[in-house]
Amino acid sequence: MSARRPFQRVGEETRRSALIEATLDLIAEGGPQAATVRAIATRAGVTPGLIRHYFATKEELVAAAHETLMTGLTEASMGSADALPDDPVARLSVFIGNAVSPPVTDPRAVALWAASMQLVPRDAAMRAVHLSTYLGFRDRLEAMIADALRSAGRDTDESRSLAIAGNALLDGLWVEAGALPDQFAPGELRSIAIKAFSRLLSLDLPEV
Amino acid sequence: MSARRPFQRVGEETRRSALIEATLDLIAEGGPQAATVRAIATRAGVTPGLIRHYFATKEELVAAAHETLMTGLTEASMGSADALPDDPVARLSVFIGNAVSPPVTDPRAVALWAASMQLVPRDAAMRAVHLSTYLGFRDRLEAMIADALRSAGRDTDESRSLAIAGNALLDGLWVEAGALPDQFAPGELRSIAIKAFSRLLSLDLPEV
DNA sequence: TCCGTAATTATGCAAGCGTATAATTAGCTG
DNA sequence: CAGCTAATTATACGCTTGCATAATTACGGA
Repeated sequence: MSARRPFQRVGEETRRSALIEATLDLIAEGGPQAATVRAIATRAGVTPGLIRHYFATKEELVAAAHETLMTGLTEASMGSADALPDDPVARLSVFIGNAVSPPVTDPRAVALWAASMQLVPRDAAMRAVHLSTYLGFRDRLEAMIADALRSAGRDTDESRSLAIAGNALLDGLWVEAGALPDQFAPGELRSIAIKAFSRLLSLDLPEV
Repeated sequence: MSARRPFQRVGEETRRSALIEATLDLIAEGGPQAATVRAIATRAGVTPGLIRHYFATKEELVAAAHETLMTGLTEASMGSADALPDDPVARLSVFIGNAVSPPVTDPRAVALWAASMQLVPRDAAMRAVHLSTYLGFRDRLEAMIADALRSAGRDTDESRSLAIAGNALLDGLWVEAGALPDQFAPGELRSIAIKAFSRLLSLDLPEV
C-alpha cells in the first residue's frame, strides 16, 4: 500500500541549480508570491522537504537565485569573451550594445530583476548579492572605459564617476527595453546608448 | 462586559487615504509582505474588516496606493514650480539634481516602483500607467533639454534620443540611490548626474 | 429626540505558508 | 552482497493570511 515516490540521487550541484532554475521560472511567471516552497519543489521535480536539505531557509534559496540571475546577465553582456574585439574602443562599444539588446533585454529578466529589487532594501543577504553583482558589472565597465580612454591617450581620473553614470545609463535603458519593448525600434536603444557613451567619454565609439 | 472598541465615523475620502498611507508606510518599512490586511488596519487605526468596506480586495488597495505614490513622485521631481530658475540651462540643472536627490531618491519610492515594474509585463493596466508616467517624465525632460539647447544657440534635432538617454541615466542613478544609499556620498550622485549631462549635451551645466 | 442606515467592530473559517522531524531508500564501500 | 550514510520522501504542526459574515454603534435627518 505504500506507494512511496521513487527517486534518483543526483549530484548536489545539479539539485541546487535545478531548484534555482525552478525559482527563477516561477518568479518570472507569477511574481515572488508564486515561488512558494511547494511550487518550487514541484517544478524542480522533487518534494518540498528537499529544499530544506540544500537551503537552510527559503530566503537563502531566493538569494542564491538572484545571484545566479545577475551574474548570468553580466556575463551575457560580456558576450562570449572571444567575440569581443581586441581594440579597447571597439570592445567597449560591443559591450555597451550587448547590454541593451536581446537577449540581455529580456522582459523575463527585467521582471526578475524588479522582483529582487523589492527585497534588496530589506534583506541583508539580497543586499549583499545586489551590491556585489552591481559592482561586478560596474567594475568591468570601468575597466573597459579606462582602457578605451588610455588607448586614446587620455587620462583616466574620472573613470569611476563615468562608470557610475554609464552603468546607470545602461541600467535605465535596459529596464525600459524590458518593460516597454514596443516603445523603441529595433536597434534604436543600441544606437542611443553608443551615441550617449561617445559624448559621455568624448570618444568616437563605432556603431558595430 | 462588552468593551467594544469605540470609534468615530470619518469621511470616505479620509478613510481611503488613511488606508493608502498606511499601506505605503508599511511597504516602505518592511516590504510588500509586511503590508498585511491586519497590519494596514492597525496602522490606519481601524480594524481589518473596514478595509473590505472600502476596497473589494487587498489587491485593489495596493493598486490604489501605487497610483497615489506614482503621481506624487513625478511632481516631486519637478520640485515646486516656483523654485525653478528662469534660465533654461539652470532650470535643467536643478531638475536633474532634484531627480537624484532626496526626497525623490526615497527607498520607499524605489521599492514601490520595483513592485510595480514587476507587474508591468503581466498587467495591461499597470503597463498603461507605467507608460504614461514614463512618458510624462521624459517629455518634461525633453522640453527642458530642447530649451537649454536652444538658449545656447544649438539645434534640437537630437532632443528625443538625448531625452531617452538622459531619462535612463536619471532612472539608473535614482534606483541605485534608493537601493544602495550607503554606496554614494551625499551629493555625489547629483554631481555625477550634472557632469554626465554636461557631456551628454555638450553644455556647461552649473552645479547649484 | 428618536430612528434608520451605513460605517465600524468582532468573530471565525478555510487555505496556504514555511519549517521541523521522522521514515525510507538509493547507491557507494568494503 | 551486506551495511552505512546521506539524499530523498512523507507527514504534520503551528502560524498567518485574506476574506466572509454577523453584531454593534455613531450620527445626520425627520
